[in-house]
Amino acid sequence: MVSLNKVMIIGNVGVEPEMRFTPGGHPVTTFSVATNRRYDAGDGEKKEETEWFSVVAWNKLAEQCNQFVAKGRLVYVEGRLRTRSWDGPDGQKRYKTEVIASTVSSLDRAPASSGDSATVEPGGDISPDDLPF
Amino acid sequence: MVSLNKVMIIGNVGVEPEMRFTPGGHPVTTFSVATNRRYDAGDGEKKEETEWFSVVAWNKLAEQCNQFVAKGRLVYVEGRLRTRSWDGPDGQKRYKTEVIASTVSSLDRAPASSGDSATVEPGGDISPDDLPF
Amino acid sequence: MVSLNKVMIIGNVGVEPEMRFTPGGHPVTTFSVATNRRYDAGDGEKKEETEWFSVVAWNKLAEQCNQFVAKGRLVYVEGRLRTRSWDGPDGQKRYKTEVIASTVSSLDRAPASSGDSATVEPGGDISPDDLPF
Amino acid sequence: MVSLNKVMIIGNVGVEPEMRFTPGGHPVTTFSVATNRRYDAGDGEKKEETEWFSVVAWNKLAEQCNQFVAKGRLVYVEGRLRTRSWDGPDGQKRYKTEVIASTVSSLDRAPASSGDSATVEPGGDISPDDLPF
DNA sequence: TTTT
DNA sequence: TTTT
Repeated sequence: MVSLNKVMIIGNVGVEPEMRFTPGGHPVTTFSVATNRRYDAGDGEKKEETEWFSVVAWNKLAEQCNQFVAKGRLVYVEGRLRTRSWDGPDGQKRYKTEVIASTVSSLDRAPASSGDSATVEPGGDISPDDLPF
Repeated sequence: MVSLNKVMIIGNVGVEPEMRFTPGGHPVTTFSVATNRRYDAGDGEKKEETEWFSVVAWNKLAEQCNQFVAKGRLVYVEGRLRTRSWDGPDGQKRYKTEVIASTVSSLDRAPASSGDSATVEPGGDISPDDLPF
Repeated sequence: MVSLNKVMIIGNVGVEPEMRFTPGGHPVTTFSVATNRRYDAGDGEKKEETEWFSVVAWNKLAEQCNQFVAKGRLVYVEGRLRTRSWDGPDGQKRYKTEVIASTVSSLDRAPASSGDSATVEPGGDISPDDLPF
Repeated sequence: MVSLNKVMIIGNVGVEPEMRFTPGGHPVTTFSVATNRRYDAGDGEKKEETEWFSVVAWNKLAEQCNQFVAKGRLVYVEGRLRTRSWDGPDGQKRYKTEVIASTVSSLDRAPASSGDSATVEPGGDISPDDLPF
């Protein structure tokens, strides 16, 4: 028995990516990506809705994203969804859903650098014994 | 300029789907789907991790899902991600990320009913002026 | 029982799209899209391989593609695969595999026109009683 | 600049998979998968159309597919499309489009063996200097 | 809360 | 917080 957990987004990077390191020394790069959806609000009125994604890249992919991903760029991101939960100060559960990237590519025609696409190496999207933040 | 917001999951339905109606009378069906990921925790040890998705279907798709989706079934769900936010009792923002379904299909060989797959009609994944819960 | 037949490509349009009409009067737009793959040929040598796709859009989508798709543009195409076969002059079967588009979007930042993305209407990807060429 | 070439199918395996070896000793497993599409032929009449895919798995993935893929099983296949061409006996070009698999999973609840899903290792979907048939 |  |  098997399952599939796949997310694919194309959107604009909202912030400069940030690379940090876990206590165990694994690089983690995070950045946000905005997708926009236009829809017809019943009465023929056009509306636009922005959806923000938190993207997380680990290990080698983290280092590569830190090179070519930049605020304002159009990117393709493929990965899986992961929802983390923790207890808030009030004892209530909080949730954050993120995209754990396996592929990140620039879709801009003039890349900032030569490398404009990167794919995770096997196991590269996990940091098993070692949490980022 | 354009963007893509696509999620594809294959997993097991965790609860009986629940169909409700918005104040404006639109049907909304929600159910959860579990995907499982096996990975190698560095030391050759196999681990398994379950990821739960909240799936939301609107309008005609909601009615169809309410027929053939059932607890324990294996389903394919395609849709887009949407994160809702609201203010918690402590004034802090809370977030919930859901899959707004556009296609839901049963992957079990013996469907409970004749219809075992449904796709959204255009605009069928939104309820513009009318929030569910 | 259910199945999935999905293709997603991002690539450059190789020719100006061509819109024709079936005998029954349905518009059909066809164009080709190139994707490029870089890979490591064993010995550390980098190779590049181009894959060409034949994209077919029907009906309203055909008309929209005919507007904003243009040679050289970067596009996202989502659809299903269909392989047609016919008998060659020597009596041997010939095959052609095409992408029947359901969504086509421009990924260039400066669109030629205002509309730069289009999605099929339901049933819009078929012309049941009426073959194109 | 970057591109995407992705196919995702869910369907039934039409034949027992066949594993062969290239002259260079690389294992290659091929099998066919049928997807079914139901559509409304204008006049309310329901039609069904079967689409057959040729799936090719290389190297380690080939060996794994040879274990758990079997005729009649429901499988999920993810990969890229590749069209090969050659000259027919009449000097005319012939084409064959195949899915080069990167992931193959069984969707049947009772797998024939313990392993019921496999993903390509990096570079595992190519055999650069060495053609299969 | 599913499934193996 | 992006982009149009």
